[in-house]
Amino acid sequence: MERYEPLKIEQKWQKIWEETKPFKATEETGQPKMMLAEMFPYPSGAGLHVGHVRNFTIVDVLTRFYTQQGLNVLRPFGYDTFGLPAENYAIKTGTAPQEVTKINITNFRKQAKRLGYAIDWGREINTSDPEYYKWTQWCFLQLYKKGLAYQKESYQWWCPEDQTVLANEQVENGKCWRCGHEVEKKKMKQWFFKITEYADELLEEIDNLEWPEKIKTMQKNWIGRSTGAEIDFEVVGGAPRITVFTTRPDTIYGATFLVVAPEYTALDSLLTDDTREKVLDYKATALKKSEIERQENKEKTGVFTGSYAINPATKEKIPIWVADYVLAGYGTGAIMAVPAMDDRDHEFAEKFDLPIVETELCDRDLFGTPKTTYRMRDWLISRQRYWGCPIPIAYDKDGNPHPIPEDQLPVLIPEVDDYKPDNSGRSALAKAKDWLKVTIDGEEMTRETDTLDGYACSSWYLWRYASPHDKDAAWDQDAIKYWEPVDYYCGGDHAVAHLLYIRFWCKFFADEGYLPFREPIKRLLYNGYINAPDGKKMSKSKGNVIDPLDVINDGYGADTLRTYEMFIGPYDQDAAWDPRSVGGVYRFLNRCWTLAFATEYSKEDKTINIRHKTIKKVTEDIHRYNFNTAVAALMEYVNELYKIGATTEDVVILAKLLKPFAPHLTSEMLEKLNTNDEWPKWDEKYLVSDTVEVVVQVNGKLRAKLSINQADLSDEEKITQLALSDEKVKKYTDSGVKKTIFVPKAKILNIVI
RNA sequence: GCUCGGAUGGCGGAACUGGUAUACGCGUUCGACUUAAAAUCGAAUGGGGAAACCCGUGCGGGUUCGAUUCCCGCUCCGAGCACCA
Repeated sequence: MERYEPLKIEQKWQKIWEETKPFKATEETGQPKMMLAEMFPYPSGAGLHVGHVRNFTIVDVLTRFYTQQGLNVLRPFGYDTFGLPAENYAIKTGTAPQEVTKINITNFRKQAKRLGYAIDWGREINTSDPEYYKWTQWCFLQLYKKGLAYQKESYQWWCPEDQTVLANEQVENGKCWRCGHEVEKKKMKQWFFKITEYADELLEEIDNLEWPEKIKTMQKNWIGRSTGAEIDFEVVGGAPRITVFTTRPDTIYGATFLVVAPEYTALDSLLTDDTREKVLDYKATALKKSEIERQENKEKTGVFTGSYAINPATKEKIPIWVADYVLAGYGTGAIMAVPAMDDRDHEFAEKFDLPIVETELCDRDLFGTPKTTYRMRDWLISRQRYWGCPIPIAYDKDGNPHPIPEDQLPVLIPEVDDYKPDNSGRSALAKAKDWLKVTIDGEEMTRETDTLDGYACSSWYLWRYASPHDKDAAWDQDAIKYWEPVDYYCGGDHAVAHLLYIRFWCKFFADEGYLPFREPIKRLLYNGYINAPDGKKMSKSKGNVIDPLDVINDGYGADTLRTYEMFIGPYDQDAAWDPRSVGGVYRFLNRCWTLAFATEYSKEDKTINIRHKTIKKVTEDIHRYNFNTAVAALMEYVNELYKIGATTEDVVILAKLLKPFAPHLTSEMLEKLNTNDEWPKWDEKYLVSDTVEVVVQVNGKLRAKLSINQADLSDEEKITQLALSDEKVKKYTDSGVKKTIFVPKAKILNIVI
């Protein structure tokens, strides 16, 4: 008798799939289409980790499920390769990031193939490939042409360690998301994408998406729309008037002072000779103050500017203060303080002994003009780093920006000897002296040395999948129309950043006529993390990392690894790795193997009911993404087949239903049984049995069980009589029966005494 | 502080619109096979009790014939946001 040898079987089928390319997708069939993708990985030197496996396997289960149901399925794959790890490695070792990336991709591809994924490998994409980033630059130029990519001098988060600017969402607890160094504010001229232009649509269309509520709420909060009014305050002495934003214009009678942010543009005009030094000193301190300090110490600080404004409602003279509890980037950077209504203003007034006046509310529209503001800021895309997509811009001798003509794309990343950024505020691209020079329309110009935030590269890759080798366009109109929007997108990160940016680009390119839809992702599955057996996050330093390739090579094989990660718990919850449960799943697959290859098939079909029940359960569970209970149902089925005896049909059905999870083993089974993998259907008539069990409760507590003919289930009187004459029930009904309630659907009879 | 999740045996987790709580897996115990072990197969397994029974889904109330599920009020844990006027 042969034993189940996963590694042997898996090698065999992976070779067959490599040669016959069964997962190659084309637009030419008449069946409905289905496109699925995971958030493409950053191919790190460490290779695949168990989190990737969970993410990719969810997509693979759905891919194979829908393929077996006859849909025309596309499941592509790609690599998000720009970024700091490859660049930092280059700085340390002198190895070009291009080289490291190539090695890492090769390793990633090899590992993904060992998991048996149903990927159309002909559609691989890589964001740092010039063939790809040529079109990232093209996308940039389209946004630039419409004024949605623009430059602005402003205070930005700066990481002194990585020597680069960071976007708001790349600052975590006041620290750089990559190196963990404390960030600071620095005034610089930077590139932005005007995502705020689409704030309303991004907000309003969230409700129509089949996305997890958690993500939808996070995006809504991130956009943070609030409605209020802008109110002008005249400044005594003729300085420019101050416009404030407030959500409570009706409280204006209680506004006893104004506060402007330290970065407020017209701050200088408010200062007097007496206050100038003190205020500028305060401003300098506030700007230096790290985000950490601000968070740990929310004690109000501030100084009087020396100027007064006139409250348009009370006509009173009120002082103008500067304080860092007012944020420059929100509203107008200035507020009217109503200490009687607002806790923060109250705290400030108490501390600095400013008047607190109780106020009657007035009409909201009396003194201001209605205004809507957003917490979301424009997307900062400049990075002073080498390993990114060069921004296709050049400057003339007066410093004015000009787009690089589209026929000169791609702007290739130049080769340099030293990848290290410096504190000049320019990337290592500035070291490529020859590359810097460019001629546009006969004029000598200097190239932009900033590169694009990696999120720009991932903001359109789902569309590249439709025509990955297109030389004439970023994406082919017909292919896009056929395959997209993406039906299922799966990942466990980037709830606001990437998933908001890709929606923004989609709306922009729809407006430009390049896309026939306004939302790129129909359904989003947001999977949980897999933690170490000790429940903690896996990390190299803690030494608790589980390597998926080790699990395979230890003899369990890819099918066990895949099936285990689907069985580990609900896909959207975090889970802890349990090495012993892996063994349990292996035993289950071993039993499947035994049923197919080492058991005499039963001639008598005693399992038809459970067979149909299992088909229904597994089908519905996969539709609901309840992968863990789908596997549990298959385990139950196998346990029953061991007890009762399996027919050939049972083993066929088992193999078909298990194939999305364990494709190698089941391909072997189906080959032996000489049958296809077409998804089976259940017949409702086999789901009902001749006799059913009716539960008898007394006051809601289970007291007896009756076996009733299916036909009698509608006869309430008969069932009630049977129940009341039951010995066990009689013990409780001596004192009389008040009423009985029979629920046929639940097959339950409750006797109330 | 605000928003959103979550709490079920020794452990991970089931229970679809209120209807037999603990499916499935792990662990544990016993048995079969074996010279022995592993592997495999079978049985038992929420707590208390000799039993009849009683108690059990974080805590306290409520609605209901019936609540893990719905409502009100808490506690604890996790995630995200965080001086957004």
